[in-house]
Amino acid sequence: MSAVSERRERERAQRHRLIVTAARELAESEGWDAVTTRRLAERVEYSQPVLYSHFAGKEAIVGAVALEGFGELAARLGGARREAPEPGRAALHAVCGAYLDFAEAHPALYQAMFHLPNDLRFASDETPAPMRACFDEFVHCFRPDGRPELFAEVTWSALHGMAVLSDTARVRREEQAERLDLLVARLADAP
Amino acid sequence: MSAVSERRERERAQRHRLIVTAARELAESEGWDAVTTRRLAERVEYSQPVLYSHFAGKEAIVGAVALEGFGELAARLGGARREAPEPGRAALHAVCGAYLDFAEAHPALYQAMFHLPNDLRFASDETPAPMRACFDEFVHCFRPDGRPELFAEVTWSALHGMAVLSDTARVRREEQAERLDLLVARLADAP
DNA sequence: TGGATTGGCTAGCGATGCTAGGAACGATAG
DNA sequence: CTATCGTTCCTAGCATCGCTAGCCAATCCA
Repeated sequence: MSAVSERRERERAQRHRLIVTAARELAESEGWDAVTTRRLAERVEYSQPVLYSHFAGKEAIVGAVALEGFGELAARLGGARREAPEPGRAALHAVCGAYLDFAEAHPALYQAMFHLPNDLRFASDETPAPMRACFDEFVHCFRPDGRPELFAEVTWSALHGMAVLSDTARVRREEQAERLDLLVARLADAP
Repeated sequence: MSAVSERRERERAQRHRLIVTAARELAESEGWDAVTTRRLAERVEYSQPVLYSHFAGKEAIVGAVALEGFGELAARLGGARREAPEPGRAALHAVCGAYLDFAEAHPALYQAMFHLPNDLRFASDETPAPMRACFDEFVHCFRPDGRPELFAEVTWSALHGMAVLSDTARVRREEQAERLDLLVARLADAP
């Protein structure tokens, strides 16, 4: 491969990143409704069709943002668990708290990950690594005897429900900490 | 008011119902993406603008379907709880099972209630009665000492998370019963 | 029977996601 | 240095979306 085409590929990768970050910023500042292909193209200072030379469609762009979100979430959860590395109540509380904080701090990102139609596939062999990493953080909060995966699924479900019901004002946000404490108290391995 | 205008008002109310049920049927058979104002108008054999003489917009139509869903869900949860009228584990298991069954049996309806943009407002004074009724069914599964509302919120959150993660294939559906058992075992008042 | 009112329709607006087709650019061979 | 060839990217447009303006006809009251 020539140096020229290497440079071009590098530039292409840069533009790929530019599109993803522009979509994310636009969604975070004005909501996903504002992320139209036209506005996104204007933002990256290219015409509309170049988006389609990088992504199969809008769903793929949302998927790329969502994948970025899963990476950051995995990092946050991992950081929280390193504060309490042993399975048990403290670990679970730290990880669950980090999860809810993330969802509340990055609502647009969270929507891309769970609400919006995107092209990510779950619970299959080709599940992207960052998503598995998120799940594994929950798994490691429970002792390997017992059934850590089952507990992790229930934990994740409950947190997701709390996050989305809180985001859409179906439950009061002020009491989120109490709900978190209750959930952890009931699900965590002792101690 | 004359008999003539009474008849017209009756016919209007009929057409109102017709629109809501047509929207629901279309969503259940082909998904909400297929529910466009044009297809809906064609289905009820009127032109597009008549929809807007009944509803403020598409969100209001979705909201009407969602409200219908909350009514049916409240009935299902109430029926389940009447099988085990005392607060406790049996009541909670029955109600939670009915909730998950409902979400799995009526995915389009469930989407209208929780996923899609609609014009229903929650956690406020004007929360529609069927929605309060759903919540109250969870509350009554817990003893009035303790904190039944808090437990109800966590329960509902967990169920919602399980329903949506299962619907979008983020967790395996086959293990839903195990998750349900675990959730109930951990949250229910003894016995 | 004539004039006002109401109700529904046709037609169209702006915006959406996405695509075809050609223009202009840059790399390479003579 | 020039001519050719690919590639890249833009202009323009399609079908469809939610929604609305404005007219036409049927209906109601005098």
